[in-house]
Amino acid sequence: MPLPAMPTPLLTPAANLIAASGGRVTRTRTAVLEVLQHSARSLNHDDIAAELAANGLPHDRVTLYRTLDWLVEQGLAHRVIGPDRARRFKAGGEISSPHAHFHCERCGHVLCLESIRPDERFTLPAGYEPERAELVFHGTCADCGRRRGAKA
Amino acid sequence: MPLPAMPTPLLTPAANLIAASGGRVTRTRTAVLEVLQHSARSLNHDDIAAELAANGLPHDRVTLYRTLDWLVEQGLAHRVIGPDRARRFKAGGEISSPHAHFHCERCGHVLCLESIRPDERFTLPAGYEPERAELVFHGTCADCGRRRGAKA
DNA sequence: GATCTAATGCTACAATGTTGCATTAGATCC
DNA sequence: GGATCTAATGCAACATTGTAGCATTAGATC
Ligand SMILES: [Mn+2]
Ligand SMILES: [Mn+2]
Ligand SMILES: [Zn+2]
Ligand SMILES: [Zn+2]
Repeated sequence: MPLPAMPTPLLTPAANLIAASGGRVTRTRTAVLEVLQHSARSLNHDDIAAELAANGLPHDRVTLYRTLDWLVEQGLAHRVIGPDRARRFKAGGEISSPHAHFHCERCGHVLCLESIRPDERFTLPAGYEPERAELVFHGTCADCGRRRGAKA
Repeated sequence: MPLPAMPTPLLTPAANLIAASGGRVTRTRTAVLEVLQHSARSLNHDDIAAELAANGLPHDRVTLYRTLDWLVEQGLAHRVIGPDRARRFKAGGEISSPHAHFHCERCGHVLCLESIRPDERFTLPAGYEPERAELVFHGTCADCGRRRGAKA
């Protein structure tokens, strides 16, 4: 029997965001944004490359850099520079919702603290015009603290 | 007539700090610490190398890295990672007086805001144990704002 | 001044990110 | 569906920032 005609295939949320921003909806962009969207913590370049390869979509290093930069430009992802001087990425723009980050010195993970907004809580010296503020806590995360027992 | 015997030569403040920390008082360490002490803003590796060369004391890149690391270890300098992923250094320890920094996006300078202390002003989610907090403002510094006229 | 070794200089290497250009594939038009 | 146009990708070479190993130099002590 003949297959019924498929309706116009629904785009994933990631693909829709990419299409809405005016760029081409490519496998790479969709896959990278989905990796970011499915992660609770921020991911560095290697994390993302490994995840793509695991999904059968290995990519050139440079393409990944350019794709991530593009996602940040479009406001579909944001970036934090970790203490290891490497960039970490997470889905979602930052300008719309600036927030602090927590770097765990045991497991190395960087988490977004959406509830903590660093802006407009400090008075700077006269003449200094801040446009944004970066706030990063360093210490032990909840997971690592629990794993160590009651006393961290 | 015979020259009067010179008293034991006075060490510079920088040399005294270095001697007090137990390490050898070398030309390199003294010169680097003095460069840092004489600067109001934090300096990156190239800034320091250029300053040393201008003073007739050119140095190997690696030695500079090691010297700066050593000064930080001894608590005689502190370090901030700039948005260009390069470290910037300033005289004085940070643990004793944690403070925020201001990065000017026009001139690229990074200044210490000794009066703004990022710690103990935020409540983190349960289980998260911060040991230190980094707070960096990004915007236009007073100098660059003035240079642009009343309206930045 | 002679001695001991921390500090330095040199070379090679690692990690992260960038540039230029040829090739591929996403979009558009038919 | 296929032809066309060019944004996106892949590839190679390079740039920047920082590290590791080891021979040489110079700060401290005698
Ligand atoms: Mn975040
Ligand atoms: Mn500072
Ligand atoms: Zn952790
Ligand atoms: Zn400025």
